[in-house]
Amino acid sequence: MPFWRLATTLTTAHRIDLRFGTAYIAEMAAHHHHEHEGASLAHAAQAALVDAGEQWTEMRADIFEVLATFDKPASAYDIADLVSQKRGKRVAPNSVYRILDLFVATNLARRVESANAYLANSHPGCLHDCIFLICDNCGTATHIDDDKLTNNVRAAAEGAGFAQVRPVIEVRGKCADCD
Amino acid sequence: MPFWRLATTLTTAHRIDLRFGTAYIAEMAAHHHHEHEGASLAHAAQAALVDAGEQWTEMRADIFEVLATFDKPASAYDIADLVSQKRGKRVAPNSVYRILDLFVATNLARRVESANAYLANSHPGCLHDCIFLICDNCGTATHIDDDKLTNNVRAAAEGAGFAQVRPVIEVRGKCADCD
DNA sequence: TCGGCGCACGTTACAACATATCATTTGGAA
DNA sequence: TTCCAAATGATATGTTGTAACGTGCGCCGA
Repeated sequence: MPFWRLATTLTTAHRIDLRFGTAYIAEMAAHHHHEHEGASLAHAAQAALVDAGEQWTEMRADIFEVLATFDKPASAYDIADLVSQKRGKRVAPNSVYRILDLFVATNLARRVESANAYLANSHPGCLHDCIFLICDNCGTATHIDDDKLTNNVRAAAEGAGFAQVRPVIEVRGKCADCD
Repeated sequence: MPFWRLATTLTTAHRIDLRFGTAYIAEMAAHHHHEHEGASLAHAAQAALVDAGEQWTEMRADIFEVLATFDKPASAYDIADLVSQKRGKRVAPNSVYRILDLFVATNLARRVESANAYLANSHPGCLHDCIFLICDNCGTATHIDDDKLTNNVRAAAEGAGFAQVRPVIEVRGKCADCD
């Protein structure tokens, strides 16, 4: 896989405009979050996906549900295994990747680049550049939304002539529990 | 490979303390850089590696030289291929990984997480949290040093109870040339 | 009603990235 | 010289990610 993989390439129906401008992001800085969990989260995810003009299928529901049970970034293969169990029938990683790509494009999930793995977005429908904190010891991931900070990163990149900017901000370290 | 891979595991001789505290990093904010290139860069790299108590071998020199020719993040396999050519003898990826890990630990190179690839550090010996900008179209990487920004990221992570923090700050987008 | 189309998903194969384990070489210190 | 540690080699295997093509199903217009 080439280094430019992140350029999202989906079929026509999946081609969703991810180019949130700084101004747009800034607008969202003040809103408050519903940090969903469990059934509430699944419901919010369904709503967001349907809003985006996509279908909420059994397979997608199962994959989202499994993904949402993790508090660590989950690899596509982890998910494939669990979904296979859940369904009593092998689900190939390939299928999982397809759906994860869709989830990332529609903001239902995030890819954690430093872990080659995925996390459910606990507030789908809200657009943020998240900052992820991943513990090197226990793997647990938490996230921070700090729009001031992330907008500074965007601004720095735009100042260097970059456009259609998507920040990847992750912090590796030891969490409070493992410290 | 598990998600906590980033926890550097090297043999005794390679075990180098990477836990730069915020205060230490802050101290460096004012210094000015020599942005090395070519032979000058290789020389600076050699000096930095020897400073760290490591040997500057033929193999390491070759790998560094090849890595430094790239203006895009280079995968270990890319490097293995070119070094193999250069030496007229196959060099296995695993040897390259070993040396890249050493380079990363000693600050001669950086891993670009969102590309699963590596870049030579153009100012070895200077400790920074770099911000990388990687073009989704042409793959070219540039870097920004903005200690104010990166220290804010560190501070945010430390505020969340994280210790031994290592920020991963990368920005994907379209560079000025490809825009 | 039937044919064609689009979308979701399945199946298989393979490419790319990374590590584990043990063997061999080399150079310096006892 | 003998021994040891560090560096590298060789081989195998594990993990992550794509490509290419096939199947099933619902919808819609002729």
